[in-house]
Amino acid sequence: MECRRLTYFLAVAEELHFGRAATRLDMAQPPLSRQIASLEEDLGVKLFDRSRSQIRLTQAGLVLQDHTRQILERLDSAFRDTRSVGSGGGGTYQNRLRRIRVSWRAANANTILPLTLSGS
Amino acid sequence: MECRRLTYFLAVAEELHFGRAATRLDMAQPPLSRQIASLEEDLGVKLFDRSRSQIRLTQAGLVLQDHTRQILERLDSAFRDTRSVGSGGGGTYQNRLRRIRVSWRAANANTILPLTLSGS
DNA sequence: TAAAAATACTCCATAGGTATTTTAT
DNA sequence: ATAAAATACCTATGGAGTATTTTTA
Repeated sequence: MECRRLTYFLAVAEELHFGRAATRLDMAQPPLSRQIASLEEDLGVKLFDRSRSQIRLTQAGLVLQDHTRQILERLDSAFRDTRSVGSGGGGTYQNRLRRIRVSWRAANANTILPLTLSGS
Repeated sequence: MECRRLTYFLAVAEELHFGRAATRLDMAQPPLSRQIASLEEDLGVKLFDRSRSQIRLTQAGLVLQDHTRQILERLDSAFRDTRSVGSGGGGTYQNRLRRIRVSWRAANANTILPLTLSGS
């Protein structure tokens, strides 16, 4: 799996419009459509309902959107943390780890549970 | 960022040997070395200490390894969950969401905090 | 009929393989 | 001297662009 595809998927899921999503991603619409189709094929699942004029996320699409947001956030903090340790941002090793834990908590504050929509 | 690189990185971090990691990944050693070098370049940080006969993770490498494990696990459950919803695994929508939450909790049971090594 | 997504095709970037060199013990 | 990683070089897979067709409202 390539993370680029997740970025593409998230853009389409938010715009609900391939053309606008492509513009936002600074790419053309056809390759974006193909990547989403390829992702759907890999998963064996439709992520968007294209039968109407307005595109909609399927249930599977909603689940993936939820996971994807958190994965991409996590990826982002992974890089920030790795860079900040690597460039020896000052202080002791213990303090650097402490700062990293703090930033990790901040990045994941809203990551307690996905799919809070159900009331079971 | 490409997730493939994270898989590569994790294999090397676990084997601490480019040759064995490449075998495990079913690829040749040179492209693996290049991908790791390219990852280090992107991050602006050395992930491995190659100055000794036995390769070692740098501090930055340890941080990235920690994040990477969890990101890849998360990616895995994202796909499982998306597939299981998509293929309409039986039961009501609410019950399917409930099962997904349960599997999510299981996959993330050890994901409370990274870097628990420090005692601050 | 108009707006948007899908397809056809072409091209290029980059990932991967093989052969070889460098390095370190 | 040997084992392992790095480099050089080549090939090929697949990602992206343009032009066009299909679809649906």
